[in-house]
Amino acid sequence: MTKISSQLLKGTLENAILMIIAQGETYGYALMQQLATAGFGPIPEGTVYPLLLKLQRNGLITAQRHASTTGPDRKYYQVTATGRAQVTAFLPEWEQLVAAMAALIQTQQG
Amino acid sequence: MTKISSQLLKGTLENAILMIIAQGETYGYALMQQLATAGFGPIPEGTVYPLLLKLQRNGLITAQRHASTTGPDRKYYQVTATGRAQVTAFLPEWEQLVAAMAALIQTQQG
DNA sequence: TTTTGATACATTGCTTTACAAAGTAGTGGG
DNA sequence: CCCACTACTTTGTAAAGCAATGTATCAAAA
Repeated sequence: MTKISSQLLKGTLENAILMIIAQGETYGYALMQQLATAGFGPIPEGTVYPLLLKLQRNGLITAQRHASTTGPDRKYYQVTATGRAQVTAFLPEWEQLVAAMAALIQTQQG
Repeated sequence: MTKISSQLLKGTLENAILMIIAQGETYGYALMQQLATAGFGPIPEGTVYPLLLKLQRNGLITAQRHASTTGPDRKYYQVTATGRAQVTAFLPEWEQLVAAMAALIQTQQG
């Protein structure tokens, strides 16, 4: 589970987070662990929390604060229709990039 | 052959360019067309030329100017050992990201 | 009881990267 | 002679990941 370069994550991370929240509502701290488990490596607080705030401002996710019996309040997020639409628009772009890279990599080894 | 978001290209484009030059020496203007043909969409001059200068400064590629009978001089590039080493280091990182995304995408459709 | 560590979130500023815009210059066709 | 295509450079901008720092809650250890 190596760390992925921050440049590589640009653009991808935002959509990865939207997809994880779409699996079921979650909060920032848990999301960081879910990202690590999913294979994105350790994503620091300084990345995740500002990103979530931005997504909320832009209407891609909604949030509610709920108390926790085991610690500070948690801010739970859900994906909006706009958020789902963005992911839908993102996926073919991602597939195109992956396909282009796969073809290039093939020529390097052959 | 849609245009890929600039954010998605970050980190990837540099290594894609190194891999294309590794296929055979080329120059900036031709490289732009090779990128388009390879499926990366249209990459503008303002991206390609500064990137090539940076790669040269960092010792990942070398360059020589040669005259052209059909237009201005061309600057031909070749990948150095350092450049090849960077690509080698990049590839597993890229594969990890692709794998993590593939798994996420799978859960979205299932 | 004090302190440590894990949990949980926000804010500020830095660095890197793709890109737009503008400029320079060579060649050839209408 | 002008225009389009070729070919490269330079300057400045926007966006994204992240380090650093601060705040605050709760539980276990000292």
